[in-house]
Amino acid sequence: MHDIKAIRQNPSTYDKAWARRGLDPQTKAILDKDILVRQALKVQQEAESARNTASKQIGMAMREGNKAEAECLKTEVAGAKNVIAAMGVQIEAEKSVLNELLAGLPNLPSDSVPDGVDEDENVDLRIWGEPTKFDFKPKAHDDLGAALGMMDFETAAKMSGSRFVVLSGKLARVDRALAALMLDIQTEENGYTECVPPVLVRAPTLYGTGQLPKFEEDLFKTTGDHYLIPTAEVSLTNIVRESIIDADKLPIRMTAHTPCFRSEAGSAGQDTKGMIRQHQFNKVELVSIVKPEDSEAEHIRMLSCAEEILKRLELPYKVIELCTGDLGFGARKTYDIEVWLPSQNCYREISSVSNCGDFQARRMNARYKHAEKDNRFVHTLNGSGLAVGRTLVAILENYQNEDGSITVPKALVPYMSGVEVIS
RNA sequence: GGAGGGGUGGCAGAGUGGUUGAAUGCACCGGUCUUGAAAACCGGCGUGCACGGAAGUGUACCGGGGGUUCGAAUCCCUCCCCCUCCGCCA
Repeated sequence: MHDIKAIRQNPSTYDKAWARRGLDPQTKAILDKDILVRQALKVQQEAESARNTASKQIGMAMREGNKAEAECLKTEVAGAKNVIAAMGVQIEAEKSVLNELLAGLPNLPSDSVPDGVDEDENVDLRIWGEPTKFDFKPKAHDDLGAALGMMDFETAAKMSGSRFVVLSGKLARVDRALAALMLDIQTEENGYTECVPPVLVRAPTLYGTGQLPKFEEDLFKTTGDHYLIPTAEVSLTNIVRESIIDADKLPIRMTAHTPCFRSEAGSAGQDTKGMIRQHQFNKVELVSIVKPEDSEAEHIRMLSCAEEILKRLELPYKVIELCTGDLGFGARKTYDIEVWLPSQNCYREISSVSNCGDFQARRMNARYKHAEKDNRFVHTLNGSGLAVGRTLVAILENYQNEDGSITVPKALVPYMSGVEVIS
């Protein structure tokens, strides 16, 4: 939720920032509603004050046995109550419109984010390694996996439809090994605390991180009141919801390996082949809760934590900074890491690391004790460290041999019980 | 799934219709005393919102929402959560 007081004070800052994301001016509509709400609120509060005063007088009159005066006061109260109720209806209606406006508006991009309308204007920051060279024509991961007999989309489709896969044998093991490797690095070297959070959450939780109310169609919902998480960012970030954290507890760094579920509404026709875009995939997620002044440095740090995995696996990658037009709803600044995929002859997203500033913290009401009587909103950051499924894809493609076997990256061998080649 | 008991300020814990935003204790902050500290004593000590330059004033909040009433922490409905016992179960 955006800070309505800040918008009142500085509407042009907001409109300018939103304009960078391609939005029309919003603050006029917001402030018009805000004025109406406050005017009605004032009238209501005055009526409440009158009611409270009269009620107390009724109590006194009754005690003194002055029935006539009590009755007279009761009509006064009844009048006030009419005003209160009328204003209440009006306030509720206007507030819900106002909240809908505020809740539906994305975070403001950080000043440092490059302008741009879409992903074509994202900025390359650096390239690590070199695109893998082959002296044969490299195959796509799904062809490799199918040939190995360890990646079966048809069987998955029989039970679940499209965008699912059954991994088996050594490839299933790679999925587990990757998760273990990632978790070990993030917990033992980078200071993240391993968590096993719920993957089913309620609506207010998703509201907190910004998936709701605007992006419900991207989520799977149960027949009850739960949604499946699209990323562990949701569960991990909401760990601090509705709390006031002692300053000396910050930063809080958490990681979790969970399945993620995405309906992929609107992505029909994209990446229909292979494991790149599935309804279900595993991911090791990183979340940091920090003081506002620390979030920029934490963002850089988190990015390097994610990069570290690719370095260990010796997978070539590229780091890009998203332009304003490609920024996610809750992010004020985002770095993406893209891994080299030989079969597509390009880099594809494998991690996204975002600083959300206080955007999610406001929605979750997550604060920290800044000083006596001064609680401030924390900053939240999240990043993939990494998407396990896509890392498996990258390994298959970059480590393939001409005979269709896969060399296991050195760093992964210990996690594979010593297996060095998958064939 | 069945039966019962609870959710009150940072914590503990009173409070079952009327000046209660809420006793008391602990914690915390300021002060007195002390060489210093402790103890003792005195004072202070919730949050959101609105109005105001500020001091402050008003209002709402005792798990969430709704209702009864002139008036609700207190009565009613509903939802959520926690606990105990029974049943079932990875």
